[in-house]
Amino acid sequence: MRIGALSQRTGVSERALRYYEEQGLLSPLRRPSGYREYTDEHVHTVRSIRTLLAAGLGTATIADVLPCMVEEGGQLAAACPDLLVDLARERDRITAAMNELRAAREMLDAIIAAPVPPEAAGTLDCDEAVGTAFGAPPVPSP
Amino acid sequence: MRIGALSQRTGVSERALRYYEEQGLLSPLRRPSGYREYTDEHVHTVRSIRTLLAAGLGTATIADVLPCMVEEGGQLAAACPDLLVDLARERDRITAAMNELRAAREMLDAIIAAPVPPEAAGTLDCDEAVGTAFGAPPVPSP
DNA sequence: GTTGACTCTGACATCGACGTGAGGGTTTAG
DNA sequence: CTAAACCCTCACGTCGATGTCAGAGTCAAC
Repeated sequence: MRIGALSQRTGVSERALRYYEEQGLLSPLRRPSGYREYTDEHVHTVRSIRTLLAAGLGTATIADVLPCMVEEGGQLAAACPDLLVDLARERDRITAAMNELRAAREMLDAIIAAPVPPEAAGTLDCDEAVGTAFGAPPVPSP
Repeated sequence: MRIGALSQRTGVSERALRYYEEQGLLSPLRRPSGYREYTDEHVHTVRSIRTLLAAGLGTATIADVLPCMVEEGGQLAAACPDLLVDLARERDRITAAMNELRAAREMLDAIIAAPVPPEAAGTLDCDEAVGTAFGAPPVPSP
């Protein structure tokens, strides 16, 4: 199939698919005309790429791990010990990111739940004209 | 105090402090020379900004909510109902981001824990020469 | 063969919170 | 008074995964 069909089947833009190839993540055959020719296998590869991108891995890392991936019933599996180290590191990174988000959310929750001190209740600029409290509007009139 | 002192007291770079002002988050007085003059209050404001930034809010959102914030014993509180709506929306956004990360981490965990199919054990390019499995090197010789 | 849909390769634009450096005034300690 | 330290305003650079546009070639149906 050509790039448009792959784009439709994966929901990934053609631009992104070309970008993946540029980054060494995807290597379609080429017709004599230069058109990219993809196989059904590439559909799975693209899904793997999206999965890893969603996991927060960069294309460079994905380029490292992708050759070591093998599909098993829709499930990616790591075929190399070195890869496991990388994946574990990424996993830790994700965990750390989650902890940061959790802390941030708790902060927000605390703000939301905090009682408003009575002496400040009427002194604040709570109108819909937000942002004018500083004197200079962030968006000047066009 | 001047910007260097505020930077030291908050641990925020001078560049960032000027950026916050540019975004309407901070409005120090100006000396005749043009030097910014900050008060102790600004120290708290900067802390609030960092808190909200750490929570994943953008400067535009912070510019909206900051005029409605009040400090109470080191704890930020929302003084406007409208603000609560915004904060709740941000909270939901953070929760969604956490869920994405959780899903991504579970995928990584599954990959890590997945058994390596025997028939694929020796067929993959697990050497340090990564990226050559596709036939075309991502960086062509110049 | 012709039209219209599809594809190609560049290459510049985007977003966000700053980093960094140039070129030039200001403050302050000695 | 002078030198060092501090501060000012531009303004461009960063990172990463795309969006978008231009100009040109290709494929499929009629």
